[in-house]
Amino acid sequence: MLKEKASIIPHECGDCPIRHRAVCARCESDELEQLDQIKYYRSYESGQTLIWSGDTMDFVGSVVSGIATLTQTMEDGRTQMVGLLLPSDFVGRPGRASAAYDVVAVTDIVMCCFRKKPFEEMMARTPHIAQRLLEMTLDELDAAREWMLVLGRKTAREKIASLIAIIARRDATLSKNGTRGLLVFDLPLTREAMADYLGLTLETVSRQVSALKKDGVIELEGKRRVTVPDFNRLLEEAGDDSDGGMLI
Amino acid sequence: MLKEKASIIPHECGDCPIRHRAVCARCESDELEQLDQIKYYRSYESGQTLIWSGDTMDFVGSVVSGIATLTQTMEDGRTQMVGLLLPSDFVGRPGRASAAYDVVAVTDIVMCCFRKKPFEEMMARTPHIAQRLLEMTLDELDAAREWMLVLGRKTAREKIASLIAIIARRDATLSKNGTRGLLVFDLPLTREAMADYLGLTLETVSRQVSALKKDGVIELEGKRRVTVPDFNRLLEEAGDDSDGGMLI
DNA sequence: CGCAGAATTGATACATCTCAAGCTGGGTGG
DNA sequence: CCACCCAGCTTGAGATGTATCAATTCTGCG
Repeated sequence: MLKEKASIIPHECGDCPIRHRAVCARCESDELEQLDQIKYYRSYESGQTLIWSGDTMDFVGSVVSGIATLTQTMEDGRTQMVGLLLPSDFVGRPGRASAAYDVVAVTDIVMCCFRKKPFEEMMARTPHIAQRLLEMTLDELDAAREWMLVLGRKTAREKIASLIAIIARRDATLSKNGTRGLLVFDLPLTREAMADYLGLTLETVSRQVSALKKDGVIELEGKRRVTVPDFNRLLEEAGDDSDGGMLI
Repeated sequence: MLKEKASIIPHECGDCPIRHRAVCARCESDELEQLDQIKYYRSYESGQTLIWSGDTMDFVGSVVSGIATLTQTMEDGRTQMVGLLLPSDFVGRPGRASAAYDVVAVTDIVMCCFRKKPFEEMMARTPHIAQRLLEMTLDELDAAREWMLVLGRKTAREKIASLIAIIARRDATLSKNGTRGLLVFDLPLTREAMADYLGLTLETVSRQVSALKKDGVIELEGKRRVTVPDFNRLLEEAGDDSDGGMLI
């Protein structure tokens, strides 16, 4: 279970990989310096739970690298993923004392953390941070609403296609693999995590992935590496307006 | 279909019913005066679509009275409600040109509108507004995530119980009917709207409402008026931690 | 009164879940 | 180096919850 400890990678904010996408995106260099003084890095291993729902949160922060999930669990064990945290995404809610969700590392992760109190104080006097956080929160709200349509109204096949399309799109924007028409990427999630994302069982996920493969919508190399030969076809399968499918 | 035109009710902000819950909640009196100058009221009738998805939005605003829904629709007609707008809720996204969802009046509605451009300008120089909007957006994001658990993992019966619990709670906080232990309120939604909220068909909604009634979890007076004799029982049926059920 | 929209109820079909049995591939220890 | 092991995944067969299609029955209102 234990893996080699992920190395802690301290940065200057200046050459931080998420510098222009995270909460600090709009900060001027003097503001960045202030942030620099209250920040610290922390790394977690794949599988580790960073935060338990109900825990008191004494920090907030940004995902620098790696992937984590936000999940909610019912008493009887049913779980639903409610957020997928990629590099630059923000964790924690300013003004709230305790965590509302479990945060679990899906891969090894590096976080850029701020102690909550100083961060909140700085936010109060730094509109650039609050503005960016508002923008990010609005984006997340949009994503959550998109997701609600997926959960509430789509079939299992459409759900899988939707998820693959979302991941493909994010991958394209992150890695700038603009070789349109042939997308290749790794699924960062296990079948079980995909099931928790989509409100399905892992068996159904497996079956529908196989079906999409059989029908030529996707190609698989091993269990995780996916090729999408025709992105519009994938969007059709997802039940999405295929016009909205601009890659960038 | 046409009803008597709802009367337009202009207010001084001072005695506005949503004064301390809407985006303007934190504004000082001078800020309020500025808002006063760019605001205008608009009313809509029950059933009317205030905004079509894709429309260019030249205003944003707050619901003053009445109820509206935010819905997404797929090409084949499947629709999912993604937001329920009650008095004080904010409509529109600063910084975005076109609407992402349909907004439909469920009852007659009065909106307090601001032309988008002046509002954005004012927001940029009025932290009180941006702060409040961030807070409201974070609350909506939490609500959306709660809702995702409902959509993804709950049974039809649990979904109905969850929806009734949510409405009961909101009703309790709005009308301060603090007579704990006996909640009475009107369902503001048709069975079809409930179905769109919960990702069900209206037939299933009807069946489950009947079942909850038969089992004594709720009592009905006509189709709409609901009595909840035991709120904790309702929360159990919703699959919720019955501890979290504090009414306020 | 009688109509139209809303809601209920019934019978059946079907998608997804559930339970159960294998498969696969990468890592480990003998 | 091989055999084994185990988590992750696939596949199958049957159970079940919800959708679908189709009548009725309410209810408010002109």
